[in-house]
Amino acid sequence: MANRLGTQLFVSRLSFYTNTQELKKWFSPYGVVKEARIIRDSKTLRPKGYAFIRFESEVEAQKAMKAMNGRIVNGKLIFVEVAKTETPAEDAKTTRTIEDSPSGK
DNA sequence: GTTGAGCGTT
Repeated sequence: MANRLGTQLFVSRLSFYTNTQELKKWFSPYGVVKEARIIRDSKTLRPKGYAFIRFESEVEAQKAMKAMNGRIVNGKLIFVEVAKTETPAEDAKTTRTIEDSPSGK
């Protein structure tokens, strides 16, 4: 293993008017969004203001992170960062990207 | 046009 970057992005300070569809719309051009999840409260069902974006590859996740980090969405500044507590690699085939990149042979 | 640091819901 080389870089444990993670294919999931953590988006914070999101506007309460933003939905998962909009998130995918904002992150789709930078990579294939496998899943977009907005965190809500278990009781009030109100949006906590942050969400997780999962990409199919790490390179796309970082590209989208640098592209959407500190960007204005729905009139609100958002912060994009790699998720700390990401789900373990379920598919080692989809986690191959930078470390599995052909550097020579 | 809900409250604004954070790492998790259907």
